[in-house]
Amino acid sequence: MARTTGSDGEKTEAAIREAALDLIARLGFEAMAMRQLAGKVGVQPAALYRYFPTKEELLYALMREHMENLIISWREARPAEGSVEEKPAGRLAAFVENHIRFHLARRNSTHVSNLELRSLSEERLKRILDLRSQYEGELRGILTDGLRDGVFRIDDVSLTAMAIIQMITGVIVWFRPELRLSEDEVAANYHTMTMRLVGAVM
Amino acid sequence: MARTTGSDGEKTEAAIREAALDLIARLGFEAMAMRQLAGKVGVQPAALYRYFPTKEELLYALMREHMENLIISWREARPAEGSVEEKPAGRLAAFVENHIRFHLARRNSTHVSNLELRSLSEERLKRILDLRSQYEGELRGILTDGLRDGVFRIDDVSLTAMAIIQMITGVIVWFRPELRLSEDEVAANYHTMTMRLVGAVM
DNA sequence: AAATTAATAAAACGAACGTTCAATTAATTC
DNA sequence: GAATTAATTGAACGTTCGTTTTATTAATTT
Repeated sequence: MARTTGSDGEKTEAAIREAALDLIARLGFEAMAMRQLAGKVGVQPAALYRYFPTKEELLYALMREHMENLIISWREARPAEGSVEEKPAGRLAAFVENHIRFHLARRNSTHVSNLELRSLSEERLKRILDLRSQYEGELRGILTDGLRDGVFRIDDVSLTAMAIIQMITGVIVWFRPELRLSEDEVAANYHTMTMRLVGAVM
Repeated sequence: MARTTGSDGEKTEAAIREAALDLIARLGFEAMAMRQLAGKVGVQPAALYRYFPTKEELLYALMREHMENLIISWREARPAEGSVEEKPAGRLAAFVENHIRFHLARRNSTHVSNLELRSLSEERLKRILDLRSQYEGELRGILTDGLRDGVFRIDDVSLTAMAIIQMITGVIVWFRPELRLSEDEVAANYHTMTMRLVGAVM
């Protein structure tokens, strides 16, 4: 056999990406075999190589997509200039809420992007870290502005930004949809904690 | 050749543990080859199996040691009963400081224990998570007592405990000894942020 | 309907993997 | 100093890995 009836490159690539995210999130990148991935997609191993030249490029593609989507998500969620919410406290609230919701909606993707950086080559790692730094820069900007306006109490902007990112990303480590708290409640809780953490009066 | 001059089981095992922590922290557990580990220790691959029956048991031993040391560390750092520091705010301060210093002193071990849980079998994973939950229970106890005494403002004790743990463990992700902040400054900073996070007046 | 392109299958490559086994030597015990 | 135990080597086992090559068929274009 060769090309199968109804086969479509776009659909196959999307299926590979989704299956890979699930397998890597569950087993880890190194532990996932290309044969296993092919089996889950319903295709022969060789077919994967039409879409991704190597296993590492597949990982890189998944991570880049995740980071780019995160940046886009914040760009769209960010309060409009001149609005009341555009002041530091409002921007921080929007940042935390967007971050929590984005990550809860993409658990697999988040696990992959956070846990598998070691499997990237030096150059590819650098590109992903650049995107990450770009995103974190948005938070640092918010904190800096709040400090300037005197509405936040912060000892060290960079350290605080890292602490907040770690704290709010950590939600995917413990949160399970079937648990007692809803997504809304969790987001509200993290928002409150973040505001207290930066010394903002709510 | 066979037994080598000056060979000593205890020293060899310690060397294996240390080399494994370094390799797993850098490459990941699945990516580390037993041959590679043996090479770093200066021994043939077969010798490793005298000390650890399988690769997974080696990982489990490393993680258990890490968690047990963490619990012991807190037991010894914990303020004495009846002392001024034994009140919730003092215990929380001691908890954060001990946690930060413990993890900064054991970067490799921390990376392994946080990133490689997926490679454990179900039963072994459960045992490690039990130890982890025992440690986190200490923090939940502190938060609960502070809430009862009215010195903390906390919406959800469990969620707050997870958030604090994630935040303070995250220090090893970005902290580099050669950077501008000293270990003391970092510990003090995390202490301040934690106190604000739980609404304590300092 | 012929020609071309896209998508896949089938089979195989060499390399690397975790692990085992038997033999051998150093250190310790009697 | 003989017997026993501890520590390790060297070689090998079968399996699995990422990847490549070639052939084949479906879909599209001309």
